[in-house]
Amino acid sequence: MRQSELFLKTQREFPKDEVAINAQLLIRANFIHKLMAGVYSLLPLGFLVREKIIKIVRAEMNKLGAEMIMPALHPKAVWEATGRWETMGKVMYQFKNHGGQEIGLGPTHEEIITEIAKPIINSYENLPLAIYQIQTKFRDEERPKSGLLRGREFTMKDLYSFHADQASLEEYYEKVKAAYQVIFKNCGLKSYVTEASGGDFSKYSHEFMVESAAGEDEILLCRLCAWAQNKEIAEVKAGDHCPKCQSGVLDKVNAIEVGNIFKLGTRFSEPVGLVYKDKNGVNHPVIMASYGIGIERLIGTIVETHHDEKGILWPEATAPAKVHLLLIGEAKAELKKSAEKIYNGLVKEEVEVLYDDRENVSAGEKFADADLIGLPFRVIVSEKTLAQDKVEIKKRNEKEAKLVKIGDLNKALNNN
RNA sequence: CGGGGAGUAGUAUAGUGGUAGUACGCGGGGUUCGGGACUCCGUAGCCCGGGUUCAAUUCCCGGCUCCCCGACCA
Repeated sequence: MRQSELFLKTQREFPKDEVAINAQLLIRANFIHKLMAGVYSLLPLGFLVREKIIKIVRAEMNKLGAEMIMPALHPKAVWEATGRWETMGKVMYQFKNHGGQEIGLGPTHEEIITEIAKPIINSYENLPLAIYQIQTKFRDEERPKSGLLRGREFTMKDLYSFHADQASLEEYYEKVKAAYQVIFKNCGLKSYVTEASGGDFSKYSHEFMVESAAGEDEILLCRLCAWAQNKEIAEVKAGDHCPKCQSGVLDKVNAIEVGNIFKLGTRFSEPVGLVYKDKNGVNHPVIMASYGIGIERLIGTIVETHHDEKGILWPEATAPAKVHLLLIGEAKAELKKSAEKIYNGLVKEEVEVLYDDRENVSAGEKFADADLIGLPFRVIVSEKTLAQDKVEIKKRNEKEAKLVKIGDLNKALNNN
């Protein structure tokens, strides 16, 4: 990637109105563009981060079910069956098309997937089954806020599972719980499985919480054994001993909910008529669960938890590229030529690299932008380094830079 | 949805009842070239509608938008 061709222009000033760190940094660094409250474009760098996160999510999800994609436009009738056309009316965008047909924009997909599953799931022999999608959701949030943390239009990974009995559900649910922990860890986040409101079907659902001052939720947390409970349902308070390990003392902390898993039971299968036949040919409603991860919220959470006063510090797995290659002194033709050669070498080695090839940009500005954008490695090519046939390499999260031979660059990048 | 704050150039800001100034950016010239360098020239703006007034970006009313707190968030 050449910076001069990336549709990229960083801003020197923080946006006036934004208070949330993730909004300030992502807008300044030009990862995102706000069109209206809670509605953002992902510019090339932001788009790449999204791709990285989706890749991490898919890697785990594909072990648990097949991927599909459902529409965002939903007819009223499907939602009326479960009563949610009415009850979700506040958060669901609802309108009439030119023919007068009532249509909603999907805030979630339980109704739709249940409808789809009807002709597919007929017998206990078909179960269990699971399917997921990564798709755009629309929610008419009354108060979108905190940059990417609460939007009106966002990408969600939603997984739905179908079971003949409770034991099967429990087993699968635990698998997903484990997979979610892997996903968040792979995104560079420390998440806590948190007990939360469970609805009619089970005592608890589980939220995956990342500690952050920017979080809207408050949780009671045991740092000793990682037990956590949402304050909304908490039967304990800060300072109490942990009900699980008994020895830890509970903290009350703010947290961002990056994922949620929920046992639905027959809440949707029953009204929609999704049933299976048991061995005796008797119909039973399918037992279901749903599991969600907000992709853009995850981007915002990473920025909230990985930044310093100069900019973002992307965890390598989620960074838009691994290396920021800076050419200092591009006016000199031989320097430019060497930098191009190093850039092409990295590309050839399939190292993800953002090459700051901009002309007439001062060294200081390139440094400032590199810190702001926050790729894991910064590599500098300049007269100074080339005099020794070397480049300078520095990690974003370290102070010290070191010089390495050009031929050893790739090795140095991998040894870190 | 209740409460608070704010809308002046691409961004950040100053200011005025007589149509607006600065910095960065952007275009051009020159000097620079390892932490947002210097310099000269240029470019670009008062959220929308109504009212008061000879005259409104400024005062009044209404609207829209954005941010924050709260409520809401299977």
